[in-house]
Amino acid sequence: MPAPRARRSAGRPHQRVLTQENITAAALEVIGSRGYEGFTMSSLAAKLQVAPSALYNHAASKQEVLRWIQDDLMAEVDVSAFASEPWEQAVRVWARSYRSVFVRHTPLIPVIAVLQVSGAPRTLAMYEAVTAGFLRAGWQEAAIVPAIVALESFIFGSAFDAVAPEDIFDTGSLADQSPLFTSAVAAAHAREGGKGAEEAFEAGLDAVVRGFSGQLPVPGHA
Amino acid sequence: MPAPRARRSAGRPHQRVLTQENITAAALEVIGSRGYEGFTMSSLAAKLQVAPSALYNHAASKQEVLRWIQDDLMAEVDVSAFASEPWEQAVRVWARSYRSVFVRHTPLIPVIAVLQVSGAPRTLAMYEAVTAGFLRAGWQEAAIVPAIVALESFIFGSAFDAVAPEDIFDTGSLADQSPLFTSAVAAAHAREGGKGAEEAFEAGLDAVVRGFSGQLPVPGHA
DNA sequence: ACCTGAACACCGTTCAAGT
DNA sequence: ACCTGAACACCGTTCAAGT
Repeated sequence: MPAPRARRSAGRPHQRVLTQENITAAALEVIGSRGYEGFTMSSLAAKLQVAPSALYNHAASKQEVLRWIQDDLMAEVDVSAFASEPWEQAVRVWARSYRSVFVRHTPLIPVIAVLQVSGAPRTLAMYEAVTAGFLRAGWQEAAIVPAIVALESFIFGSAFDAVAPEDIFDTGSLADQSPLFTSAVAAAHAREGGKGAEEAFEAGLDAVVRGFSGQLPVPGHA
Repeated sequence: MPAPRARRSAGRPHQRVLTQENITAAALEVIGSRGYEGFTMSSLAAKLQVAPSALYNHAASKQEVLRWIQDDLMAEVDVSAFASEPWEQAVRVWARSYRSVFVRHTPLIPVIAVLQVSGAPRTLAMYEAVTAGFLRAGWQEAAIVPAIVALESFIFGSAFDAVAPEDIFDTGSLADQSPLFTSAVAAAHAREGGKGAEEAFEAGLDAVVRGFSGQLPVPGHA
């Protein structure tokens, strides 16, 4: 005679496995070990020890899972400097952190571009902290959102650039058709020694930040 | 009694159909009418009136076809201003043109990031013209490539942003958790009236260009 | 309420067989 | 040399059937 089933018995609630948090965490594990090419609904289900079709009781689509990941990652972006540092310094800290998070997740960038902020609380929290920092620095309200969007565009573009092969600008057999560019590539390479993406990001960041700074009230003169 | 086959007869050479140019042109037609979601090796083959497997005698993969398209589009980018206008003006013309071409082709952006310039003659020609303009403006050689890469990053990021829905920043039910950002979004929207991406691009372009300009020799003082 | 297993409608790509 | 047709090894997603 079998014992009465223990499942759902002892008064403690049934342990839900396929929550948004668990799915997101499992997805990040799969991506971490197998990359985005290896991240399929099948591999995600396997990690959770469940049939692929079971996922669709909790997520509407793979796109939705990607949105969960995206919002999760936003919490890793460092916005702390906006509460304490001067604006120029704070934007640099934020931009470097933002880029470094998404360099490892470039396939998400097309997802971000479509991400509705109303369903992404951590993304929204980041924007709130950044906006607070801009206001504190004396930015006029209507100029803040365009500036944030412009900075984000630069950050996402730079994240893509960071995953490009180093030798992308080798002109090869076409060198004689592009003497100026070929020489410029050699000069840049001689100076930076293989960290081209980093150098380009810092140069661009410097330019945007100083460009924006130029139209701000001088601190202490408000 | 059948007539002798006319095929390959009359002394004129056999008309090749599946050339790189023809495939690229057909691909652009398919993308133009059905978008990138509708662009498959199957739909491309149908446009060329050929079996899908026939394509693999001329292109190694779908990725290669995408690279052909990418290089083809680069020829549309307007670099003419670098030959005549002052640097600031020329970069703006180039950047706007570059962005407007790839706004309609954002799925190519991840392809570009990996595109070897040695196999992309039109891309290389663009870089050559841009480099010439930078040199003419007095840029030091080693700073040119990082600056171009930074500008490109901003342009690609902005192209992504341009295809995002307008209401992406509606905070919805989370508005009370993000009062500063919600208010900033409203202020921006009141000023620009729905052309947010354009405004952000112009603001960012202005900042980078002025930021870079600040470290250039004054024209006429060389 | 939520899981399984089978099925569906696709993909890109390969390859033997033809001409 | 280059095309066809069939096949392969996948995808994401749906859905009837179970518990």
